[in-house]
Amino acid sequence: MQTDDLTGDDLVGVLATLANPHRMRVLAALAGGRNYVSQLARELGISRALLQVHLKRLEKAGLVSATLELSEDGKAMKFYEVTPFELHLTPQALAAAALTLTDPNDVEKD
Amino acid sequence: MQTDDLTGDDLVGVLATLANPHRMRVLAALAGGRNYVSQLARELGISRALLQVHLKRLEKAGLVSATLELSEDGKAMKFYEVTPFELHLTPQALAAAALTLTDPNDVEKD
DNA sequence: GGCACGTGCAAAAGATTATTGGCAGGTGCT
DNA sequence: AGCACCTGCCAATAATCTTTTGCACGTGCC
Repeated sequence: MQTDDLTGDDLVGVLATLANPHRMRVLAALAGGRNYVSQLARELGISRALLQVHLKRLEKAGLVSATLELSEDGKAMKFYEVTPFELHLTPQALAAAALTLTDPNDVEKD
Repeated sequence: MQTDDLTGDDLVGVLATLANPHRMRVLAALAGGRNYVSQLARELGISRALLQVHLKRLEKAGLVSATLELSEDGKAMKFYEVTPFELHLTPQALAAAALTLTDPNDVEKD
């Protein structure tokens, strides 16, 4: 994942996702290796519910990916890992991204 | 300005600032050259009040800087220009930044 | 059955952002 | 004086994000 293969809107989404202390810590933790939800929650010292919300946001932004696995003793465990990415942000890169932003005047609701 | 001379908290602030379509357009416009508030508002097609708020946020994040100047005919005009920056975001860079995040358990209110 | 693990989801409350509209001030020109 | 520019700020609303609490479901083991 790279700066210029994202649309302006997607880039905004990714940046918004990164701009949160919890999610930054989650990403940091996963950068050290894959992990499953409950364990990750314990390591970060936050509730599982809260972590889930953040993980979903990270996943939607494409920054992490999940795999549901069965442990040896038969428990369903969801492992997350970081998607490698490399965003290079400069005024020029942002100017280019801005060109592909959705015009607020023709946004359609579902 | 670079990724690793920011604290984790500052980085979160910068990312949050960038993660907005209006601000991205403002930055894009200023990347093409300095400009003053009213003119910029006209070019972007947004209200001056709204632009001001976004410019302040950009300035607080250190992404733009302002200069108050007097035009030839005596009018006070505030010119903004982009601060050159180059943020390189990777899982590793974020992991490093996460180490300097403020612990939510010892935040003090004013 | 009762625990100790794992998962998921959703409603509600709290906190923060985004946006508008109005009003203040200033200059110079006719 | 009245108009056309420039600036700044604030109060109120609307919209969005964050966090908690509680419930549901599953497994294996004593």
